[in-house]
Amino acid sequence: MDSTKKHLLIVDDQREIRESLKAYLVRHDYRITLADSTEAARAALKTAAIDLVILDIMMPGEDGLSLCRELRAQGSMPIILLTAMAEDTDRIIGLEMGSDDYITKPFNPRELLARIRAVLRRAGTLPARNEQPKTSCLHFDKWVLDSARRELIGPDQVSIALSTGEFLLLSAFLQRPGMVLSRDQLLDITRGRDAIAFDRSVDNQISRLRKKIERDPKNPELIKTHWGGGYSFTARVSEK
Amino acid sequence: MDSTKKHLLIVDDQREIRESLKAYLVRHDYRITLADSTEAARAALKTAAIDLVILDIMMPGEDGLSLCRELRAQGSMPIILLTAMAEDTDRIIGLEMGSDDYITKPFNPRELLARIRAVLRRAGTLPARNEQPKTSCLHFDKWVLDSARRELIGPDQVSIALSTGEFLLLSAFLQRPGMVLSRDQLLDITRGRDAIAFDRSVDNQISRLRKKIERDPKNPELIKTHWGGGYSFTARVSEK
DNA sequence: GTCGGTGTGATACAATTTGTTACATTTTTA
DNA sequence: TAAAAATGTAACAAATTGTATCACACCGAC
Repeated sequence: MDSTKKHLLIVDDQREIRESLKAYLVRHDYRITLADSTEAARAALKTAAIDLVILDIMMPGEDGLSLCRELRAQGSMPIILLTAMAEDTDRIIGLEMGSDDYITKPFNPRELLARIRAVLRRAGTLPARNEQPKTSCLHFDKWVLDSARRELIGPDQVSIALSTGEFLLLSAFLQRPGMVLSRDQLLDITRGRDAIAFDRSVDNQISRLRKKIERDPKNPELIKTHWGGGYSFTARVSEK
Repeated sequence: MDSTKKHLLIVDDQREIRESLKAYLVRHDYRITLADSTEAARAALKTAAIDLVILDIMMPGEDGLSLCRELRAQGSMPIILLTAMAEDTDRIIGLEMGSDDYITKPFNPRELLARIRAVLRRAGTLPARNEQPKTSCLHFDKWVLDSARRELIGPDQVSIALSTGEFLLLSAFLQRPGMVLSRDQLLDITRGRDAIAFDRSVDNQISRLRKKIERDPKNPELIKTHWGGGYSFTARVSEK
């Protein structure tokens, strides 16, 4: 799937809210994960790379605020957008500045969407946020693949534009250096589980990618063909 | 570290508030010093060059307001932003308040940030974008943009009226000639970090601006579109 | 109220990316 | 060596995605 999609975690104890929010935001092209409690949220945060948390402060059991504080305390990265009933707003009185914004319920979806965008944009342009995925930059040969910027920088410091598919394909290789990947596997990776396409489409993608990164596309050195098996990436890869 | 970072002093008796405020503002690239009382604040003001004081008016012991008055009386420079519970707000009003602005608790982090920026900017301490024009006239092609008068003069010496938004947009381009600016960046620049708007609005602004400055708006020569990336200004720009 | 400026949705359009076919080429196998 | 199987890639078609701009609604200033 498209890895540029922002991944939101919605934490709310009311099923209806979760579901309708999800439905709405999915239509607007976000990846959504749901959690009905702070514990579920914690679990989700561990297993997935969440970009933004939409967190209800009023929940039975453990309260949203404490999770918010906790995340901040441990210097976690995701952006936090609190939601609260207007009446409960005073509870933020200790002013929970751990969040990046808050919005009072009931809110209209459009405003929420706008807030999400604003807050993500702000974070995106902010150089200061000390996160940066450890795996943001992958080096091979004299190339650098900057996953964050979706950009490939060549030996001569020239940046090469990659299409989404090419980017995903190359990433797949770099994350599994030396491993032989079948066409089916590559299809899964680049086009998602239930992609409908024939093998030759992978061949083509490979061909296109080779044209961009191989010194001599006719005699590929980086992406090797395994006859009857698939392809593998041969250069040494290092994270940085 | 970065000496251009603004240095804020947070004065509040509640530890939680101090800490969460600090956490939040640090993330937004400010240097922070904390004080839990007016005495501590006075000490901090002596030893560090504080740009702005965020001062709680309601504190046990000596009150924030008196410190505020005192600072003003001695003609001290730091800008002061008062914080107060909504109920205590009357105390400020009517009072000859030496502060530059105030905000009532509980406040939205976004709003506080906006106030801080506004107040710093107003005080002229903000170095404004990439060095604001010492020279207020920017030339490109046969055009002149007079920043001081917010006026655009065309090749035929006719002056073209620009709306505020159009002016900011054009300025943004002229200050970064050749640079590709994404819609998000342009939103930041022309509408501020916290703008709530969608990409289409940038498109429209561009479209409107093109109609005013391009010879043939259908085949723009000055403002170039970078597919999937944003826009850039291509003409050579000179200050004069 | 009117007015200018701006944000939004719809629609039309343009560019890019990807899937497919077709055919050349390479590799394997008999 | 010839036939069969698998791969490479050009070229086109289809799908996807990004952009331009219109019309209209809204908002704040007057």
